[in-house]
Amino acid sequence: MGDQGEIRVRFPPSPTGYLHIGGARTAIYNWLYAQKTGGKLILRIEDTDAERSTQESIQGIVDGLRWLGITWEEGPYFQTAYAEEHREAAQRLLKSGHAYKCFCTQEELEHKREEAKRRKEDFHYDGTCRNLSSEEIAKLEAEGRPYVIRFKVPRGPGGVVFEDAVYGVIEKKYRDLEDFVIVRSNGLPLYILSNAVDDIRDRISHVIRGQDHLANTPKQVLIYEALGERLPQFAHMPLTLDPQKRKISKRAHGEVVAVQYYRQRGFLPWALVNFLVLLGWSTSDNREFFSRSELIDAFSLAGINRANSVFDIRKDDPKFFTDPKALSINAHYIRTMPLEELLPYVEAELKAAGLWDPAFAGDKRPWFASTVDLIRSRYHTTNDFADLGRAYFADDFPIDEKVLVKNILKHESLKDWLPLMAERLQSIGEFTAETVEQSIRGLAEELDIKAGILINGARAAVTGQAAGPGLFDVLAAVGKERVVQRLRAVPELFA
RNA sequence: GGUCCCAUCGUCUAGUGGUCUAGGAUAUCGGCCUCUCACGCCGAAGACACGGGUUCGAGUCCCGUUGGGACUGCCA
Repeated sequence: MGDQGEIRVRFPPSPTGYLHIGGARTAIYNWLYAQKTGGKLILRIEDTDAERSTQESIQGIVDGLRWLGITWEEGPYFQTAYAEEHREAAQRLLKSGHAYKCFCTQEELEHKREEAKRRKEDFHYDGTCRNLSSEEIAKLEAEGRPYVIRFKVPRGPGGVVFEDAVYGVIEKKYRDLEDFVIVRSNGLPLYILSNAVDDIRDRISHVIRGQDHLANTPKQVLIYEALGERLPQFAHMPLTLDPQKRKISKRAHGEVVAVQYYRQRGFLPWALVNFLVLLGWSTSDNREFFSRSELIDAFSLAGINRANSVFDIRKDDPKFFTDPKALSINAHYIRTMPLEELLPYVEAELKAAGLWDPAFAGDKRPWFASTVDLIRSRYHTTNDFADLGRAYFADDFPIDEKVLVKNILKHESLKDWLPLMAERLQSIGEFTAETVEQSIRGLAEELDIKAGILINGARAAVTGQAAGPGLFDVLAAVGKERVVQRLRAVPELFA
């Protein structure tokens, strides 16, 4: 498509807030396509909305992309740097007769719009200024009347036709298109123009973007044609909706749609990418998990779906703070990824929670690794390591009230048995899951009680929780000293 | 309102006229495993929006209806 057949795609966010799920997904598709084809991804910041664009937002978007592992070959470029080029393109369109100056005021247009609405007709600019003579134009300009520049849409039968890689042939009749504004009365070009001009300058070969741009694409096709440029390949991707089928947005949904939120809540970046890519794209073998290279290998525009998909966020669901599938994919990676790769994430979590001991990266490294490995299969986010896993890394951990009652207080004798267990364990030479099990089962037999009572009581006392890995492994992981200490303190729980 | 797009289990999806009494994943429920929870394994329940065509045959093609979405701005 490009002049040299070079594949060039772009991700052009407008920096008016954080990077959200939808934007990230668009970036991912573009990135994958570039990776897949050996092409280049260009990051272009569309900051022409001076009112809303912020430096902070630009940084947030860049950080978000980096965190996700999305790399780009060029940019960030800034749209505002090319304003002159956009104006120049408009002048060319004016000279070539593809555009004209329109002196209608906003008030006049508003009035006509209202009137059309009242008559239940749809309003299209009526072309009042379309055929002004050069004398009339000169006169109005001499009067200092402000004007916008409108694109002169061909009249008569026929229409714009282009082929979208996802949606197929799209046709829009000329009569359904009005002479749209391309330059404001203050001289600033509009998105519809700037965006096309930038894509031309950046030699974009494939425009992969949200389906929300599909309806405006015919206008851009017209601009390309009027400028004498070759069309890029368009590929519109389905939108991501909320459970009420509303387009997700920063304003309406807040943090659950922010990439940053997933980072904070303990998502692995690749798990998020894996989840997001599946929203609107799939392989014919319906695979769910992809390594980076597998994904790049499997990705294709042909696999993009046409129907919008729902991001199943659940407001106020105590069990799932976001789409259950996203969580399950994250959990899958947490329990199956190479342990070495998971460790840095856990380290970051522990540091953030103030639980990190430098020795975990030194002397205690083997212990740290095996402990993480022991508990990871039941965690869904990396936050869980510092939260649910606190008892393994700290001595101050909460004991769940219900668990305390059910597994300890209910059996009054545990007030004596658990300290007794502490003494038995204290005397063990080599403190391993096997020796610990032997000791505890032996104790249960001596006391003539079910081992489960001792086991569940010990788990509650040592971890504060009713659920967890096999107790003997837990005790071995927590270590003799701390286990003995926690078991000895059990009587205090009865106070 | 107009234009465009879309329509398979709750959700993500496979499915390109016959092998679909519709497959997978997730979520839900049950079972196995077991000291608990998770993992894992086994099983259950759960969908082709509706109506017409075309065809020997339709989830798959066509039309309509319904429903949903996007666009429709001197925002991007």
